[in-house]
Amino acid sequence: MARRPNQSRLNSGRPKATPRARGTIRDEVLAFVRGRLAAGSPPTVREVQQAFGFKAVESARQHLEALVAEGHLAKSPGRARGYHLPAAGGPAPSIRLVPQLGRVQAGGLREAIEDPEGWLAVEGPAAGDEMFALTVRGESMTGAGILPGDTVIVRRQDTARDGEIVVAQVRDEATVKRLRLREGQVVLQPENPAFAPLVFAPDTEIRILGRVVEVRRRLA
Amino acid sequence: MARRPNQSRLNSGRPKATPRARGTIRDEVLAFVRGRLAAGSPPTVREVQQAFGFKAVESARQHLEALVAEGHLAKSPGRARGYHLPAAGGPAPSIRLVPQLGRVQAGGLREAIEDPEGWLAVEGPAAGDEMFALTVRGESMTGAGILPGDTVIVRRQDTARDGEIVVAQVRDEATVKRLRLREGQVVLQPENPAFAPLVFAPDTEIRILGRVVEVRRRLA
DNA sequence: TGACAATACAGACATATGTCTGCTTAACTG
DNA sequence: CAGTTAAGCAGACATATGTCTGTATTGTCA
Repeated sequence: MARRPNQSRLNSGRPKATPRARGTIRDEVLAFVRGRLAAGSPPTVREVQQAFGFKAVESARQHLEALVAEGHLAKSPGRARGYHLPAAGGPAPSIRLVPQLGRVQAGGLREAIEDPEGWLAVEGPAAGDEMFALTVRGESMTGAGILPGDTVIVRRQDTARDGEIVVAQVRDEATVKRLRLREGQVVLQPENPAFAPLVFAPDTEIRILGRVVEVRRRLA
Repeated sequence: MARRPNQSRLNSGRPKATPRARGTIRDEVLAFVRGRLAAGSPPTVREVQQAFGFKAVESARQHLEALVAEGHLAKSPGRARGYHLPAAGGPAPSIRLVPQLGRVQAGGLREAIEDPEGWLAVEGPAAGDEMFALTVRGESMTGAGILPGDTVIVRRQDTARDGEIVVAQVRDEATVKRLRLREGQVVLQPENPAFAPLVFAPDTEIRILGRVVEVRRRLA
């Protein structure tokens, strides 16, 4: 893939003057490693060696170590495939794959999670958090910047605080609304003047499924 | 992280009846591996062992091999950290880490990408696509559901079509607007009646940096 | 109850992979 | 020209990591 066809440039003791010239082999090594990291499989030193036609493992390692020294890469010494992106700690903080659900039928959240339509990579959730993702239908939350077709990422929880945007189950359907707790009433407040709030008495046929922690929209 | 505190359940010859019971250790192993893969660092067998408190490497390996047999995972035999997601039709499509940029100064896109503030896991981009992410400032795009503080994920490109939402560089700052191409004019159209469109002659001091392909918002 | 399957464990082994030391060539410097 | 630095090479070594063999425990099922 990133193999260098022009092997002549790699002959022993090849010239190289200015320490910081642009567009050099080192930049290509960095690009190669980034690509492998993006693909989810960090390369080994020997894989870099082969990709660039080096005759010695050490040649590849020197470039990798130099990239670490320059701050373009980071590594976990001693670990196999230990080179990764520099950001704090690891490549990215706790990334998790959360299930993307289809339609949530009455009482069927558990079943829906068992049989997801796909998976989304999400950052941030704590270790024990139960997460899922839903596609928004309807325009009731456009005032909060949540449009039809948007994906909401939800942390599973049975309760929520006043003002938080939640996924609630009303009758047979899951709906996204802002939660309002007022004097013994539970209100699901749309963010669109064209829609009316839904008012419930506590412990009625309404159930909180979780709290929206992120909104995503693909612009195809 | 995913360590199981309840070690008693892991004693030798622990019970386990139905082959396909739900919510078992095996599912947790799968979730653990998925998370590690999403984070860009495939786990070793021994890391799985430690995360679950197994006393033997083989116990972890059996679960991993079983997951491969069930089609939930794939592996490259012999390779270090060789477990990965099944190729096509698998749970997660091509996930990619894209750099999250800070402020983009004049002409400094390349430099900004060199020195990112962090990395975001993004799904979908094609192999060759050059991607980056930016934080939106200002309320000029609220009508399109893009609020201040939102993160836009951008595919690097020099041109765009009429109607697409783009990141353009005007003077010293990068800005997110909808692109309008009208009879020899380039218009950057806000989606907020309180803001006025920016009109340029072609090939002036405006430069397209890329096209917005996704919008994300964290609700802390 | 006895065969069988599923799970766990212990320990060894083979390979993959990071790391080190020493040598060589070429370009730049003074 | 001698000294220095950058880059590459060769080979060995140490560790990380996948894999195999054999054993033990427990529940299921005929």
